Amino acid sequence: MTDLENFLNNLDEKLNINQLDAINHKDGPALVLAGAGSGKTKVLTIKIASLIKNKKCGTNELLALTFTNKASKEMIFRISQILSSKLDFPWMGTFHSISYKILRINSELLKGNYNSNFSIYDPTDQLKIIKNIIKINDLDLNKYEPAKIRGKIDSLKNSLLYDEWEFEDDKEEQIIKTYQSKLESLNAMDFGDLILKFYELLTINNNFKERIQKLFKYVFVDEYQDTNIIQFRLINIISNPDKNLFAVGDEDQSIYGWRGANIENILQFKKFYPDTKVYKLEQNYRSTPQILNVSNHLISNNSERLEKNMWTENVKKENVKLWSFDDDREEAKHVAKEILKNLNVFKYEDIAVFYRTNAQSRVLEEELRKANVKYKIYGNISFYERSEVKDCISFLKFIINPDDEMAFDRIINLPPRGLGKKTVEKIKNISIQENENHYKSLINIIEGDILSKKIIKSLEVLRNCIEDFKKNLNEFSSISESFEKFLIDLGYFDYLKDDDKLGNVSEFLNYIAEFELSSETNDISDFLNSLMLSSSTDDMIDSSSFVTLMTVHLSKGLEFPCVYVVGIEEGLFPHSRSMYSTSEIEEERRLCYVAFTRAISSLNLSYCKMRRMFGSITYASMSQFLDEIIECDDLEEINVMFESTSNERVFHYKFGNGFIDTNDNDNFEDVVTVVFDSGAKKKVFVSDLEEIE
DNA sequence: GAGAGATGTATTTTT
DNA sequence: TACATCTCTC
Repeated sequence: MTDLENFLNNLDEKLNINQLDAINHKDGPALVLAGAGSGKTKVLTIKIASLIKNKKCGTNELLALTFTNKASKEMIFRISQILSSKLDFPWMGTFHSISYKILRINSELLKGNYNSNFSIYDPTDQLKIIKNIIKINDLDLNKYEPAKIRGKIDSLKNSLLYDEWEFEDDKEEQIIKTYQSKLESLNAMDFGDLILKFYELLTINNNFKERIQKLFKYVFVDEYQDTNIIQFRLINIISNPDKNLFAVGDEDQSIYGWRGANIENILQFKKFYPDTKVYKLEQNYRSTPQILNVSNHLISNNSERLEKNMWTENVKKENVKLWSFDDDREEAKHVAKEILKNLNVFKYEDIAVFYRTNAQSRVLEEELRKANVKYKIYGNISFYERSEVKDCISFLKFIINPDDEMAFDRIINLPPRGLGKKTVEKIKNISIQENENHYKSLINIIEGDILSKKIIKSLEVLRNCIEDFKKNLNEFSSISESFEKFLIDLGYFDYLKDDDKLGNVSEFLNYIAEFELSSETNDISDFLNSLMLSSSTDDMIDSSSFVTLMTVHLSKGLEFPCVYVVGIEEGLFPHSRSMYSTSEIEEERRLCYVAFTRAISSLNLSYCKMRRMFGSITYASMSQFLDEIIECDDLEEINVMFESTSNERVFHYKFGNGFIDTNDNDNFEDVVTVVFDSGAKKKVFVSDLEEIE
């Protein structure tokens, strides 16, 4: 018996023949096509565990790239469980966090002004810098829209090396190149840079490349269908020359095309790696046959696919339900009511509500709160995007990276201490003249007695607080305590006043304290960047008791016994912005497929005829995706029965006689709900109604 | 220079 | 609607 067979025989977990095949894969490139709920994490973790167990490689010689931090944490946990020992996998993580780690260690190899304390700029920071450049160069903000330029920068970074970039015109080139050199001078990188700079290093520094190639004996990539071109090229270099690349993915779940993900990476895998062994996991262990059947039906309308047929041995339960409503308010009310009704079958944490756009969460939130349903919304504004938390982050960023002008701008007059726009410009100019970082110039100004007494006095406050912070940090080495004292001394708490904001700051301090407990480095830079690179689902706790609300995008990789997918309307899902090309429609369909396949035993779909969007009313019809599945035997259409709640008789020129429904207390202006004698319940304009005696 | 209030404008998905 | 930016007043 081989080591591997021996290892597998002693496992508690049962594996099917295809899963076994994939795990038995010897060296060389492998592509595992793992459909939704087919046990891909099981295959990945057992595969990795067997390599470690049989001493094929060490835990630090294995690169495993996941889509979220949560996924990598879970993998590490499960591998440790299989091998019954707590293991550390330093190179298991998201593309961004692994690239960050590599760049930080090798920062001296980077071109330009970079050092290991570089800052990471988020999309908001990007936009600010771009706007500023356009203004300074006196260009038309309408012709060169900052958001579009940012999109262009991101897509360039997702696909090409810096010197391969091409531009629309000279002005665009000027803006983008200025942006790039600005980031370099500020010792800062955006998300795209993190991966592109790692890749660039591999292409220009042979020594570095060989070191990396030697370090990683095996390369694993999860969610391969959502890798972009640069990630593909990066993986390709790293997994050479042995090509021990083990990629796991599902082309039907590729939903990040708009972010540069290139579905061809998985569709053409065999072309790129001719020796590839392909393994297919087609048995679904998650969902009922009804849910799977409806999902299969839907996705079969796509053409950008590999051949794959999902099936299940699970027992039949309830049919997939399709509800229709007059408007989003009713839909939300219904979801709240159903959740309460189902609490004898499902617990709060078993239930999830998915929607296409973040804006849809508002009505749901209101109705769930009214109905006393406990819920948690993921995504939307993430914690670190709140202004007071951004303030705190900027203080820390500026302290460790005094080149960071974004952070400097934010905190130089915070809390307000009499420094205006003009003064700040002066300080920056001095910094440029002296060719020093902003903090050094600030000290030079104080010591050299340049600028007015008033200004120097207020600069001194900031400097003293920063110096005290550094001193405290050295003495007590507690970031959270030193930082709290810093904020008190600076008068930041007094300035905030607002209880919610103060609460958020103290939560931020707790975050730091937690980080200090769990990390051995105790490094502020590491803390800040782990915060920037974390996703909203990373700290999801399975056992906490509330209903989960999130966009379909965020739901990838998760599963829930009971799922509601709301707002499946033409123009919303598929979204109106993606209705111009078949390939974009196909991505929307995959998105819908992802939503459906999260469900374990109960799947509830719904759409509305009318929806409130940005204050005005829009009308919509059932999504084409619903058209595609409506004939399915496992789908059940349900009509909500209405009862009128008033005696006010009215006549409508088109719909005839009916009663006004006063149950619906949140009618729009000029619009009222009427239950007509035909049984239909409709929202109509008051001006179209006549009172009947 | 600070803060309140008015005005205007853009609204997909996110590491 | 909601958020950023501009304008006005103190």
